[in-house]
Amino acid sequence: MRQQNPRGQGGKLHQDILAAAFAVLDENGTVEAVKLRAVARMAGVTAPAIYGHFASVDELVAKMRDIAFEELLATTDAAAAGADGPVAALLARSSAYVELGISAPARRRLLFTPITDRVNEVGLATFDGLVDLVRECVAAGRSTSKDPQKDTAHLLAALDGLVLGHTVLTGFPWPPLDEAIHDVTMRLALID
Amino acid sequence: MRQQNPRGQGGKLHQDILAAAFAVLDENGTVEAVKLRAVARMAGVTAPAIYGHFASVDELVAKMRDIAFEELLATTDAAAAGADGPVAALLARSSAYVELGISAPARRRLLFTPITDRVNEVGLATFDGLVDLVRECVAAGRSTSKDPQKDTAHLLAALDGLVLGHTVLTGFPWPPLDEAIHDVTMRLALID
DNA sequence: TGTACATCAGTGAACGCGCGTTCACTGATGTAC
DNA sequence: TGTACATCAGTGAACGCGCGTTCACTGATGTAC
Repeated sequence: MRQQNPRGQGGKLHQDILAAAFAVLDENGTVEAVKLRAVARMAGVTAPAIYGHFASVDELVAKMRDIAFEELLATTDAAAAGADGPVAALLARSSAYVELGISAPARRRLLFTPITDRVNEVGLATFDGLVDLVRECVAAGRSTSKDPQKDTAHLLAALDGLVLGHTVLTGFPWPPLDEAIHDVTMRLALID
Repeated sequence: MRQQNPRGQGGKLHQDILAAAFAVLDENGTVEAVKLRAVARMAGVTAPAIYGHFASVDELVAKMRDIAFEELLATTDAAAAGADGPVAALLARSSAYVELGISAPARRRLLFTPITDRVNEVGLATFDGLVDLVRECVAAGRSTSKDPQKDTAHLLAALDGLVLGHTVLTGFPWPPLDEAIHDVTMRLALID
């Protein structure tokens, strides 16, 4: 089948397995489709070979989830980096969040797969970044929020709802996405 | 196993199968868990017996989905029935929608399971009811919405997001749900 | 009122399939002498 | 420089299981005469 990796390079297959698992996820759209044998097939490897790198499918999926969260944080950070002022940064972050979610629905669903009861720290970091931006908007006199933590939680939920709607109720007559992101962000963060 | 139904009463098992399917859904939490054999087991019946009533699991799930939508519409209608004025009615509807979603997460996920490409008519009816309420709020001078259709779509998405968050990110420090419903509804429907 | 028969609801055995997991193994690569 | 050996990465066969689906069947219920 596969050309076996040289000695120290077991890590090569480790990466290949993760890539194959994401490919399976993206192709099938559901976390449930990420089966050990399906991943092995995708990686061009025998099923038992997985065990050399992951103790179980759950461990593999948990790892995928961490990666997806880091990807999310990196993408939204990058989007907000060049923004001019906190309002623009908040809008850019919202926009990136929603668009990434819609463009990769399976990965987003992965983020919402409870693996353990602990809340993912990177996910919390994303949230904290948003809260800080809302606080900056308040400081700049652009938002009248009296409780940025609360209002940001509402915003985050609403953005998730937009992603969910556009992902799963594709037949619904949704208004243009950019208007939705703008309106929802401005209104829930109490800007202007 | 099961006492067989009298002649004209094949419909009895038909109902039992649906009830069993919902029981399986609620117990396991995912639509994927609704397997033909699991449903048969839950109904106290042999697997092939299902075929007398449903051509396939997909047909069974489609039927469950229709029922769940009707349940949703009935519940939100009932909640809004006694309300005093359009604003109160809108809030009651929002509240009922979110609370039903959170209390029965598996059924709500079922609503968002695309079976065919057609949009469920009962789902659309629920949406139209919300739009009408927002229009009434505008007529009553309580909402400044210039595009009730659009603003209601945002509201619906945001409410779904609240449900999703409370269902799936249970470890997250969500603000009190009643405040969330109130704030989101008032702000997205541009009331007051 | 009795009896033969058709219908109907559901059973039970069997099939092929993909799954997760185990186990002994193979064959290439590096290391010690 | 050559050779024996340990290690390592991955294979291939096998297992038991639950799945969807088929098929011939059983036994109770209603109907015709």
